[in-house]
Amino acid sequence: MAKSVPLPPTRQKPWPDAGDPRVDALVTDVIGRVADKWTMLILEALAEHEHLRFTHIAKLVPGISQKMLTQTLRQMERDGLVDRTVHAVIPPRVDYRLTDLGETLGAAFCSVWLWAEANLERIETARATFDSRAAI
Amino acid sequence: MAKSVPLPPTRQKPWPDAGDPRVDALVTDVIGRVADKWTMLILEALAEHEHLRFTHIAKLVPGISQKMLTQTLRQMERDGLVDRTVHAVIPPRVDYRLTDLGETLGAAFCSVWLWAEANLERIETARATFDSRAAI
DNA sequence: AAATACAGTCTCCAAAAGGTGCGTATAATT
DNA sequence: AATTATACGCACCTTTTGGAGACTGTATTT
Repeated sequence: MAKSVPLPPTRQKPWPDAGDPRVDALVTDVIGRVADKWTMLILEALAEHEHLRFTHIAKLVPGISQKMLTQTLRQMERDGLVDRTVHAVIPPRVDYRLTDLGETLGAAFCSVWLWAEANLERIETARATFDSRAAI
Repeated sequence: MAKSVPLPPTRQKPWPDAGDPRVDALVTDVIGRVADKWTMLILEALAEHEHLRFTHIAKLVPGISQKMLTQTLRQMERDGLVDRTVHAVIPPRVDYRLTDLGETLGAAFCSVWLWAEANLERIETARATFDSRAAI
């Protein structure tokens, strides 16, 4: 199929400089850990609710298993995204909240979230077109 | 460590409305596919270079295997993020470029990329602190 | 005549992700 | 006295992901 819109031949890159390869590698690594389904969903839950306990997050993130919740929270804590506060009571009570760093990441991901929300239909349409074409 | 900046007690959620659960599910699904390491890296390569051939992308995305490159490009094509143009020549020549949709996603992810770049050190520090504390 | 380049596909195998269920400690509840 | 609630850790198992390498087809190059 011919391309419908002839894009201008020269285009400016909207990306930050891909200068230092070491920095690139580190950024890639960080992205790899942070651009994760569960991380994003937990991030959203915490961004919405300020502070939450373990089981409450589990309810807000449908489909997550205890294991994944614990694992992801630990990782986020290690990366300095969430703050974990253990109250020495029985039954145990642990509060989670975003750190400043976590909040800024939430803000950054917000644009992606909005993008997904705004372009849902376009994606669905594109998929349908692609699939029907592939089926021929 | 105590938090340095005391955040205001009431906080507005910076997130889009989590209204419709069906929309939420779809958004989550889209996010899950799009927030992928290889997708992000290929997206970056294409955002920087306008149009690229298969082997060229492979060189720009270090560590990617042929299989993953093919697979991810197909997926991105299916989702309407990239445009694949086959030139009927021998040896074969295939050009990839971002669609408008792909470009907007690139722009959205740009903030995450910048965040990662800007906060690399804070993350490393947080990890070091966490690990040293865990080792005790 | 053999090698090379391109853009893959296909098969086999290893590694990682992720789910399920069980165990733990203890105070309050029934 | 047994049950419940909480926040996990641990072991086992399945599913998914992803890498390595061989194979394809043809025109150009050596």
